[in-house]
Amino acid sequence: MATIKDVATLSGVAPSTVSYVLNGSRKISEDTRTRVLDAVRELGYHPRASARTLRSARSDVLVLAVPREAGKYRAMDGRFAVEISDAARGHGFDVLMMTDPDGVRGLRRIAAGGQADAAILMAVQEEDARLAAMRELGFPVALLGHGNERDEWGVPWVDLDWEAAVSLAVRQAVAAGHRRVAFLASAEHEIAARRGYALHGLDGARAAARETGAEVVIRPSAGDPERAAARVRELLAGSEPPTALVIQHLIPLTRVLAEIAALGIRLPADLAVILVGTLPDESGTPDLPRIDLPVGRMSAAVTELAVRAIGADGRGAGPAETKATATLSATTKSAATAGTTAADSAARTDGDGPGPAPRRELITPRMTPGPALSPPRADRPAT
Amino acid sequence: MATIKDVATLSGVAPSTVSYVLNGSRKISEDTRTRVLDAVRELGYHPRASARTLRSARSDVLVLAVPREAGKYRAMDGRFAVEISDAARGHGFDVLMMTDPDGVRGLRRIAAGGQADAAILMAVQEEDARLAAMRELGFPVALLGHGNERDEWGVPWVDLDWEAAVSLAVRQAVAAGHRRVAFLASAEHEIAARRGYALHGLDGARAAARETGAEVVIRPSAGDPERAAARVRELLAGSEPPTALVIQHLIPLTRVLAEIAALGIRLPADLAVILVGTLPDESGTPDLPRIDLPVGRMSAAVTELAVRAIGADGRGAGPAETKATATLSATTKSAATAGTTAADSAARTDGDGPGPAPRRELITPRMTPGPALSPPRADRPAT
DNA sequence: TCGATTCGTCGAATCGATTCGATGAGATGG
DNA sequence: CCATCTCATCGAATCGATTCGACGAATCGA
Repeated sequence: MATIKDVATLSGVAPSTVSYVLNGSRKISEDTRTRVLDAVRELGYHPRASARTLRSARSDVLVLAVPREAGKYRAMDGRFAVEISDAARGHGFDVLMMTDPDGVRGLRRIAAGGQADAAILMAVQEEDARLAAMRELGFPVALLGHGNERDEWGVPWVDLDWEAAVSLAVRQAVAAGHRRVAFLASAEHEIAARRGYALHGLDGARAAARETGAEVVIRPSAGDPERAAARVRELLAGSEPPTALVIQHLIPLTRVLAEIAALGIRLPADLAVILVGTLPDESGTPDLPRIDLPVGRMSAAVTELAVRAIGADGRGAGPAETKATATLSATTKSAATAGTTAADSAARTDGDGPGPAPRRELITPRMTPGPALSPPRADRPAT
Repeated sequence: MATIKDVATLSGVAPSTVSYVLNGSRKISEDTRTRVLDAVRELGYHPRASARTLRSARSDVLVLAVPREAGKYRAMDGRFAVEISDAARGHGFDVLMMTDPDGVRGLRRIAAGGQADAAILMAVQEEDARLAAMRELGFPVALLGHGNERDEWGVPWVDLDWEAAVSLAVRQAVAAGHRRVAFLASAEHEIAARRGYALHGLDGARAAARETGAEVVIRPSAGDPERAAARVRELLAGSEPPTALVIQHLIPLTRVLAEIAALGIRLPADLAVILVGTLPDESGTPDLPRIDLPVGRMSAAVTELAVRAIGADGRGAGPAETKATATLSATTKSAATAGTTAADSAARTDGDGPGPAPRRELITPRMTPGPALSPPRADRPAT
């Protein structure tokens, strides 16, 4: 209820002086500074966000567009939302959720109404109406995940390097002594839809096969758990079955593991299983060697890109250091900066203008700390 | 970029008239109304949220406090967040996420800064600092989940009736012909912490045993999946093992089902398994008879309580019909109203003032549509 | 035909911060 | 000792909507 005027009165200065003290935008004597701060504390003063925003045209809010197909909910989305909110706080931003099934209308309302300074778009489609709308408004954007090869108009994005992830999994298996490796890829419908992670996963498996010379059997998974289980049965059949199995399609994992057990195959003695990717919930999943989706690192990275995309004027790009340093926790910062690698800037510069090139970050996958990959059984040697 | 002034100029009226047209707060002739709306469309005008909020002291934003224990993430939290955001849109509100590990500081900042009109607090603890802070500021609040028996100062809350849920599961088993039922309750540490759902679940099992006369063996689960599996082994051991198993502690479900399979028990022929409660992700979980946590209904209910808690002056309670009717989708409304039952108003009215009593909603559990509960094997008759 | 309503619209004050140019007191220098 | 410069602070304009009292014109009843 207290306003800046009250603080000014109580500390015997002008309102503008209070503002300068609170924002550090002008030099203020140590004496008045303490007087003002005391008054602030005494009155329990909090600046009214709307007034600040109205005048300064900065809301210190990011809007997060959560994908929302009619009634469906993907557990990873919630995880990312929370993690991005955390990261945003590290930069002094709050996060507003946008879950309209449509997305475009709501996003446009928030953006045009100045309720946020930038948008983070999750799960961008190839022709994304949300992205188009934001560009039309000249609204700063960063994407989590990227469309196919397309460069999305030079918009900054972050994604896991799925090709490297699957390739790493296969190479690890080979390094552990396995010579016949099976790969349960993404589901057919995902591949048909040309989802980036699905295609890149396949590429990774092929590349690893080429590099290592190992025998890699690739098979797409299926949306239906039963059919996914059937695929695994096929993969593991034959006179010389593979001794390692890399799984990218984790949704029906429970069913798949049950199928493996039903086949009389025991883990890890008979078969080394390696998981690649999204495990929405940490609990309840079996403890297998795996390459997790680095949710924290990706969230930190995309948040930083979004913040950076907010120019001084709310458009172009520029370092957001001034405000970041004030509130940035060392943890977040180092995670965001050190954790992301291979920031290839400008593969194709369709960019408009000479400003700093938009960034794209392909995050390098790593083995998640956990059980080691077991070698193939001695009595059934490789080759 | 266009302001209300631009719209006024273009349509040849005063800015106030434009405001009246847009808000419907005064009668306006059909003629000017159309002229104004045309101008709005032509200019692509969107009111600036900060200006509106500054003047009207309403932000049309709810802040959602997501519980955030150091580094942990519970999948259900994200689900609720998304679902609450959906429900809020139905009332014309956006949702701001608050994920600070502390929570209190951030919540206080948002509330005092007028960045939101009400708060929804998830997973409230017995002595919740966040709740205390909000009350101190006189900030409207609604809770998702409630503390133990305490009435939380008459603050409105929503929760599933866990006692009824477990009781229903047991009674369903008995109705299907089972005479010996096992109940794998919440984990020991949850019971020790006196979590509401844990205690109420136990009560439900006991009550059902009393009412039906069936033999119900109750055992707490354990945090560690291995130890949880051991509990199940104990539960199903003995010369006359139970023929039905009700599980409330779902986190280690995968492990538990594997244990059952390892015991040579087959579902559902040898054992009827019924799940009670939280299944964060719809995919990948086995298709068993169950009573789901009604996330959608709970989210709708708590959102409505929060909205209702926003008085005309931002304090007391009062119907939010005026604005709700404008944007409310029929679906949401009916779900929120019809879906919630047993709104017992005022068990203990510690309330300050004579206004409408705060609401508490205990949601009645229902069997989730799915596979039917199978009867016990004929060759091993009950009793 | 005149006073009282009703109706539609206008003008101006207001919400609470930010920000820029101005100003007065001290310090500096010749 | 006066002109100049720096430093800390002040005053006022400003951001863009909402909202209330006022006011002219049309409508009504007698």
